[in-house]
Amino acid sequence: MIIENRNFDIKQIAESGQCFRMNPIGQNKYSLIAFDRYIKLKQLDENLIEISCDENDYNNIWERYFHLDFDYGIIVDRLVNGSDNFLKEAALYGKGIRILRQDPFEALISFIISQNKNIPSIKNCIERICEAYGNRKEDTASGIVYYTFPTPDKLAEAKKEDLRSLKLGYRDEYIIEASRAVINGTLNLEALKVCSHDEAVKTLKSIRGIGDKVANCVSLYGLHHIEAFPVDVWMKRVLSEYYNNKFDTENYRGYAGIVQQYMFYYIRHVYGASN
DNA sequence: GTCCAGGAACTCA
DNA sequence: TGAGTTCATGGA
Repeated sequence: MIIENRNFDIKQIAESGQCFRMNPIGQNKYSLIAFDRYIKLKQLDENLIEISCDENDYNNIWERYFHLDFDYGIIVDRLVNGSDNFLKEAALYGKGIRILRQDPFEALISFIISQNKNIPSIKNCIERICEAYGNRKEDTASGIVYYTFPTPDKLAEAKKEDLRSLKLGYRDEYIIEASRAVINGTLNLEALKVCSHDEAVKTLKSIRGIGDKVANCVSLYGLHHIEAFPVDVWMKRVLSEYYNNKFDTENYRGYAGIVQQYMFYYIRHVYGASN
C-alpha cells in the first residue's frame, strides 16, 4: 500500500518517543511491531509512504494506528499562523508526527518501564520483556523472526526475580501489579478508552507505579485521548525556558497532546538529544 | 566517579 | 501542598 499524506513522516514518528518498537532498517526505511504484526515502512518522498500491508489490513489496522483518519494539517496550519513563535517553529519542524493509536496494555507497560530511563534503555527493556514473555513469530514475507508484546496474563503470572533479571530495576513489581489489575478487572482499559481523559488519568493513577506523567502517556498513546498533556523532563525544560512555567493548555483545548508532541520532538532537536 | 534519563513513592515538615 | 530522598540500570 502506498499512502499519500502531507503530514506523515516515518522518521519523525519513530523518533518522537511515543512508541518503542519502530526501528530503522535502512535508508528511509523502518520496521514496526504492533498488534502481533511486523510491517515495514518506507518514506518514498515527503508526502508518500509505502506500507508493507494489503488494503484490508490498512483499513482495519494501520489507518487507525497512524491516526490517518484525521487531518493534522489543520493543527499545523493553526500553529504556524498563530502568535506563539516557539510552537510555530516546533510545528513546522515536526509536521509529519502523528499520535499513534497503540495497544493500551502495551502503552501501559511500556510507559511504566519508561520512568527515569532514556529512550534507548526503554527500548532494550521492552525487547527483553517481549522475548521472555511474548510469542515468537516469523514474518512470512521477509522471514524475519520477531516477538509479540506479552499479554496481560503472562506478565500477571511473571515472577519478580525473573523480571528483575531482565534489568527492569524496581519497576518489576509495578509491572506485575498493573498486569494483575488488568486481569482481575480493576483496570478496564477498554472502558478507559470511552470515558473522559480526566477520568482515565484518575483511574490509572490509582495503580502503584503510575503517576501523572505515565498516566498522561497511557491516556494519549494507548487510549487516544488527544487532549492529554504528558510533562516529562524535556517538557519541563520547554515550559520553564520558553513559557516561564505559564503555558496554558486550555488554549489548545481538545488537541493539547498533539501540541505537546511537537514541543517534545523539537526541544530534543534544539538540545541535540542523541537518544 | 558523576550525572542523567519521556518518574514515582515515601518521608518529613 | 511542597521539598528532599530513594529506588535499579545503562550510557555519556
